[in-house]
Amino acid sequence: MQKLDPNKRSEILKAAERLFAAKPFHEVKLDEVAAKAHIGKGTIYIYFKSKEDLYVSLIRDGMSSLIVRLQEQLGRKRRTSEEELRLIVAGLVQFAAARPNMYHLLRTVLPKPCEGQMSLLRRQLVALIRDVIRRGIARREMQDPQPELTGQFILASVRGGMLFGPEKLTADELIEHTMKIFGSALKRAACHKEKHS
Amino acid sequence: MQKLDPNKRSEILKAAERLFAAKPFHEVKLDEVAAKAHIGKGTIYIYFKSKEDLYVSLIRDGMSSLIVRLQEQLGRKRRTSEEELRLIVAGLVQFAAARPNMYHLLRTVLPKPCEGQMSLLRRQLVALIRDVIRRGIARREMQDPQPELTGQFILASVRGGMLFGPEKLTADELIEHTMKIFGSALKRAACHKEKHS
Amino acid sequence: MQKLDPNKRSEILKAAERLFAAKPFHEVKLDEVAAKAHIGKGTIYIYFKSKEDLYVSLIRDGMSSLIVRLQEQLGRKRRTSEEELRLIVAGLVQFAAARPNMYHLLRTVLPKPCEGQMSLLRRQLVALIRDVIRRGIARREMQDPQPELTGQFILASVRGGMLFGPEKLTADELIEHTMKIFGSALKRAACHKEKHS
Amino acid sequence: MQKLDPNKRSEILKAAERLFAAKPFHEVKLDEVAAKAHIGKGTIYIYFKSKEDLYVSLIRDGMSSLIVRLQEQLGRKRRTSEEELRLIVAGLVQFAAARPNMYHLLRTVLPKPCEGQMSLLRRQLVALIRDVIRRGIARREMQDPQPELTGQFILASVRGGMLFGPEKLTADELIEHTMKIFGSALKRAACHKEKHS
DNA sequence: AATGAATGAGTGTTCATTCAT
DNA sequence: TATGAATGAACACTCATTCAT
Repeated sequence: MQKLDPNKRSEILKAAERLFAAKPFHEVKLDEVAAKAHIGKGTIYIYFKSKEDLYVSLIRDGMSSLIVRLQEQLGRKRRTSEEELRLIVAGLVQFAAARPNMYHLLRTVLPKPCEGQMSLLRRQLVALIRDVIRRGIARREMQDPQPELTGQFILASVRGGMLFGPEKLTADELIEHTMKIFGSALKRAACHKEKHS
Repeated sequence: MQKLDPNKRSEILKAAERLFAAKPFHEVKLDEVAAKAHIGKGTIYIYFKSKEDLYVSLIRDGMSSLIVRLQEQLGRKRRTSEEELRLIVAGLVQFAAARPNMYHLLRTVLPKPCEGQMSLLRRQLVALIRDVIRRGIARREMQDPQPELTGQFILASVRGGMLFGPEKLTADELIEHTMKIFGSALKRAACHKEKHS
Repeated sequence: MQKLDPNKRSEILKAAERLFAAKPFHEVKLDEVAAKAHIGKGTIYIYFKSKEDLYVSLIRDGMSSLIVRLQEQLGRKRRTSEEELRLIVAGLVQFAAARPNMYHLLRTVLPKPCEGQMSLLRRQLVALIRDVIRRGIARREMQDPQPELTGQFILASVRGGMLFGPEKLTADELIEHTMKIFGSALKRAACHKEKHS
Repeated sequence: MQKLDPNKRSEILKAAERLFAAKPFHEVKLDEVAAKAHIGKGTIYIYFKSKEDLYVSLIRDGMSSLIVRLQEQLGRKRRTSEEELRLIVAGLVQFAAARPNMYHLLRTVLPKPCEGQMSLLRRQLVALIRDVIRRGIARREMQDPQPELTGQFILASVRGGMLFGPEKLTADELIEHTMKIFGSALKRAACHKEKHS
């Protein structure tokens, strides 16, 4: 799938991203994509198997790079669990802010055969959060009977905030509020500890 | 748009709901809808202006009835803020569980002209939650600097849990976890108060 | 075909006439006709076999009544051939002027099965003119090697004048010019006769 | 709209001409046109905006070329006014005889937006005749108080003759009869002149 | 007789995909 | 490799006609 001029490939992806983010799948015409990418319509089929493949590649590429980046950052140095969580939340928000269409892309329903790939990526992202929480529990910094589900909540909340939050919500505010909610919910209740200590 | 046999209208909506929930907009054929509803294809156009109108009506009707139901329940009797919040969360989950396709419908991107209507409904739902939190703050049962955003978080989290949560997640578990996370995050920190007292 | 309330029948015809005159056959909807006639759509099918039948009846009725009227007028009293011709031309023009859509109707192509009926009526009309000319020739008031074709010319010319003539052309002007052209062309050349006498 | 292989465009027009001449607009299916032209149905939409556009192009092209040809022939050399008139009539008849469907096409009612274009062409054709008559009057070869209307008459008569004339009418007979009628009607009455000389 | 809701065959048009150049 | 003209399967939507009331 990765033939020839990778430059041209990303031209196409860039053009497609804007269009797919702006309208539903069936309203995006490959003619437009080709025009916006300044290439011939046939050329798309050299780099992508089909319209669907183009669409899925778009999302797959974006999420993959996000996951890789987060994994790198997490591995870099030691942090408290809350710091790690903040790192992930900030990564999600900044990623979405930098590629304002990414989340819009995810609104769309995917053709069934692709759901597998996408949910795999989503699961990887959730797993990243879940593992941070699990480590937090192991370190007795956090408590959470359902870390996986909490991962879904965090992902969904950031998405909800980005897509539907107040107009003038800044990235930092979104990060802060997410941390305030989930940070406090996950925090091992201090008073109890204090009581026992 | 509410002509004639409202029974037939429901038949169509019911058939459409199953189909739109199962596949993306452009993969649903009106022939199928007509067949599933046991009516002629042309009949759809008596009750709905277009395929798009059918689709939007589906979502609009569902969300409206949810909002109305929640408003009624909230008004019925006095409750603590947490009980009110639980009422809403339970309402969301039960609604989604009863109409398993509703949330799937909302995944799809809508044609732009409809976004307005939909985001209005979403805002109403969020406002319901926000007002519960505000009242909680006024009653000194809760604290939250961004009740509106928290509303978005709750909505998004329930949705995320329904759509992507663990296979065997029960409705009650989802309600409990949502309340655990958001309930504890919003609770006016007891230990601090105790400290001061 | 002539059932029941003949009043209702002509309501339908009247409504249909305006519509068929205003747009091509396939752009006229029976819904419109029914609405304009203030009757139910199904009622049309009580008075007419089909849309096509309605359309053809419209034209047939109009032309038949024109032919009958002209025949009556011609038979009423003795006239010179030119007076007879003028009678017909005036009849054509006045008929068209009184039912301004009639000629527009005739612009439209008819479904083949109807062509027979229509061309029969046209031929009757042409025959009327042809016979006037023939009688004129017999009376040595006219000369014309092709009276039938001349009949077609006259019919066509009046139609052309009505449909495409100058905006402010009056009925009388059209009659006069038609008579000027065809009257002089058909007139037995006076000078020659005089020469020989 | 004049893209690509103009050969293919002609193929389509040729196929369409036969079909539109044989039946009313709404009975001609684009599937037939494509089949007759030996091209894919979609190809029609590369060369024409719509069924309507195809139809109008057909007529527009034909009439334009007729007008151009007549203008050229008239300019070629000096002629008496009657010769010029005969040239036009012969041109009309031969044109129609060579493209036996052209006049049939014109029977149909056009969608309103196109009427403008068509009546423009008709007016050009009429203007051609009118100017010949006017020149004839200036040269004292002809007399006619309404040259424009006479132009309409001639056009209409030729059309009437072609469409509805006797079965076995030849092109030459039609030309001759048209000239006999209109030639004699327009001729500056010789006897009067002779009287005065 | 009159109605108008229901029907579904029929068709213009689109657009992802192909392939000759 | 790159192209864009050609394709034709696919589909939303229409509307003449029917028929239960």
